[in-house]
Amino acid sequence: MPAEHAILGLLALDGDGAGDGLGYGYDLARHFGDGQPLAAVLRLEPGMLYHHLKKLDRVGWIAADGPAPETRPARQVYRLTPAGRSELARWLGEPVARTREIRLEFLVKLYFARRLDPARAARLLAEQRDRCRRLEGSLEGQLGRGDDGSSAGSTQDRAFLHLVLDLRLAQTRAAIAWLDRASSAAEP
Amino acid sequence: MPAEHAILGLLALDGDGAGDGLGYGYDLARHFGDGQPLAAVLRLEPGMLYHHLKKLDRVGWIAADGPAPETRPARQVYRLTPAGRSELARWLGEPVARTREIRLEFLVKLYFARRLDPARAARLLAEQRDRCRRLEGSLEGQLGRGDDGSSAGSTQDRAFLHLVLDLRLAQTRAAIAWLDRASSAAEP
DNA sequence: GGGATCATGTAACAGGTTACATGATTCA
DNA sequence: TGAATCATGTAACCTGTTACATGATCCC
Repeated sequence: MPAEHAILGLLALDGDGAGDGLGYGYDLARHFGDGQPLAAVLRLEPGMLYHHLKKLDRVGWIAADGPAPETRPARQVYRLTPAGRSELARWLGEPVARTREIRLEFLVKLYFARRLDPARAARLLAEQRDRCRRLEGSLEGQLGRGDDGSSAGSTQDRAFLHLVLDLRLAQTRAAIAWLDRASSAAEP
Repeated sequence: MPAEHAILGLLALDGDGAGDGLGYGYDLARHFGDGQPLAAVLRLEPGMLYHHLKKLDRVGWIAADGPAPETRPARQVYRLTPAGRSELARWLGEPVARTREIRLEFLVKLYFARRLDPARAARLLAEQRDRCRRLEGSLEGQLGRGDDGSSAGSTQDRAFLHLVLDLRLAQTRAAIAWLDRASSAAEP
């Protein structure tokens, strides 16, 4: 899920100002509110954030160091584990499968890829563009054949299916054009 | 939710071949599988379908007539109530608020509007287009101002927010062009 | 008799939303 | 002293997915 990977990303970036993969709930929550850039794409209420932290701890991608002493109110500091770091890298290297996931999950990937490693961001954009291109070709094929997934159907049915495919194609093409703009904005 | 309104729509259309607002689970389920046009947009497993029927019954938009006699295996026939019919009309007259809802909820509305009342479908398309136009204007304004929702942020932050707004604008414009094509395909 | 189809569900789980609960510390 | 902020959660509820349970009837 994008929310959990965003938490891994924030820890990798700079949990609390030291670049050491450390961070705690309240501090991470700040990135998901107000005028923060991530919040333009992904909202995360405190309740869900703490829920995700527990789950990430359970699967071993982050680890709790026990309640931090010397801090009042007591805060629970987490650190990114090697497993968490490699999971983040895997996720950042993988484009999203569906066009509708670009609006949320891909933008989150792009946000972290640009900050952690600009070369990786360029690769991610190129791979996402490839995938969208293939989807575009498949949709064009279906539209050309008047393909409804199986057989005929009424005229009205075929007109509706044409509208559905036409919309998907238009959204996919808009995404491809955007990916191109994003690539060329990053390079020069 | 789109799934529940789709059930109301199927009952209004022709629950089981009589145009009388009657229908039962197994029969409705057929519309959400295989090569059915609705299934290209909305999938509904039997479990969820029966769940929705119970809920629609609870809120009074459909009513169960008691297990139908004379049918074996026994089927539970539901009929659309006046409240359900007016809820369906309300929903069909209302465009969706966000661009991402066009892919699913708007397509479902369009499917039923075209079948129940082509004039209503034309009105729906026009109103959705209006709404998208306004969104487009607002996004253009934000992009022009370099608006990030509050104050400045780093250069990298502003570049990212620019990408986010650019993507939304592109998707909204693709939707507007599609709505135009859908309108002119319906008229002549 | 037995497999396909008709017909209605339940159970278990995964994930999200909203609102509230709890209590310490800081600072005007 | 009391409001804002720091800090961590719980509870209740809704949505959705997958898989399975149950049993009748039709037709070969």
